[in-house]
Amino acid sequence: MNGSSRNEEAEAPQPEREHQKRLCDYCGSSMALLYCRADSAKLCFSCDREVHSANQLFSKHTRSLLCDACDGSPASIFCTTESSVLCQNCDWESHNLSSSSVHDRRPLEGFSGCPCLNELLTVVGFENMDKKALLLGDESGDGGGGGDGFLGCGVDGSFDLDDGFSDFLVWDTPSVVSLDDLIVSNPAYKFQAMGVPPLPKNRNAACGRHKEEIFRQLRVLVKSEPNLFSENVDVKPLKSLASEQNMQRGSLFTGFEHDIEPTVFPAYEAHDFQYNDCGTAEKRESSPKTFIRSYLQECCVVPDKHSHNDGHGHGGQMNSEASSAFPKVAAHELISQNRETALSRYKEKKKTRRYEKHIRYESRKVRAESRTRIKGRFAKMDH
DNA sequence: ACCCGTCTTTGTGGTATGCAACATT
DNA sequence: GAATGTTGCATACCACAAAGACGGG
Repeated sequence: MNGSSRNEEAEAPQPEREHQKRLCDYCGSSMALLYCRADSAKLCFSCDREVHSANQLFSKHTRSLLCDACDGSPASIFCTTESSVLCQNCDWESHNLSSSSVHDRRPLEGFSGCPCLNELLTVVGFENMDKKALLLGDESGDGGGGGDGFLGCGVDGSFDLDDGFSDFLVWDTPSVVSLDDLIVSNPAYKFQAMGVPPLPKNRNAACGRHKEEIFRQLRVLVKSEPNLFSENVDVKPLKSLASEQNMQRGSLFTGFEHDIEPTVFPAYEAHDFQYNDCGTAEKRESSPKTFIRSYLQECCVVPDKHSHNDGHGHGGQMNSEASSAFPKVAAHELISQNRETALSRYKEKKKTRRYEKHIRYESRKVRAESRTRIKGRFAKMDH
């Protein structure tokens, strides 16, 4: 499958079929937009909130946007060229061809806790939107059928930006514009920054092909929970910190809870560091990915450490905001604590990780072992 | 709501095969 | 440097019982 054919499929007018394919595993009626790895479940925003606010343990689950291509896996890559969010597999399938490998892509981060609306908007890439915009959209777009929201969806699937809200669909140039800014070349790891071009000024948000549905569900969420705007319950400290520093811009990986799953880099890059199915734990410990991760973590929480003002003006503004909001000493203490907890959580998870094959049905295993074979293949039984 | 029959989907393991990386000539 | 050989890994293939979905009584 190549990228173009997948696009053609996705652009085909099959909203009903797609809706069926993406049904929320919890309520079974709404379109699922998020994926929870821990629950292996597709969820709509409302159910996600309901499920993961149940207790503190559930709230630690990491959720990601649902892949636009397969509708069944957590998205880790946002392709700005296709305006799609993709899981690692679909990203690999879509972009490993030379013609499509030049697509502008960037990693997506997941989120955990019970984020307030602003943070949810950040997750989907609309951090500049506020309550007024959301409610205004509600007023202008209600009445069901077709419109269904302030962000009208054009016939080609794109948004109608003539409603005065187009500003919300335009990204500010982020403080850290690409992985190039984050990845340091290190001969010891034979790893070099990949050629990710600077992100364009005018980008669509990172919510892929279901922008309208995302906004519709967020609006419903706001209606049902008016205090969602100010609520900030049990959000991961690092995430919160980064958000307050207004430095993520939806493009930076911050989710420690992703453990070491290779989901934060473009597929072709991840392929180079793909983990084996078993063994070589020490090798993993010092793998380039681990190194990059720790570096990213550091960059995410100490933006002024490595970022520089490249003349586009975005770096300086962020730094001044950050420094005014957080005294450096206190911030470093927080950073240190967060790193320690994240590290211990990572190590603990690595201990319990199972690399061996997992047999779900022992009876089938017994059966398969006793089956007659021809060159390894199952042979027909003589009856 | 429950049971039953029918149909579809899933999962199981050993081997062959293809591919990439690396070593040797 | 080019050609050839070696090694390791991922994956397709096969049949069929079990699991799951579904509709009718």
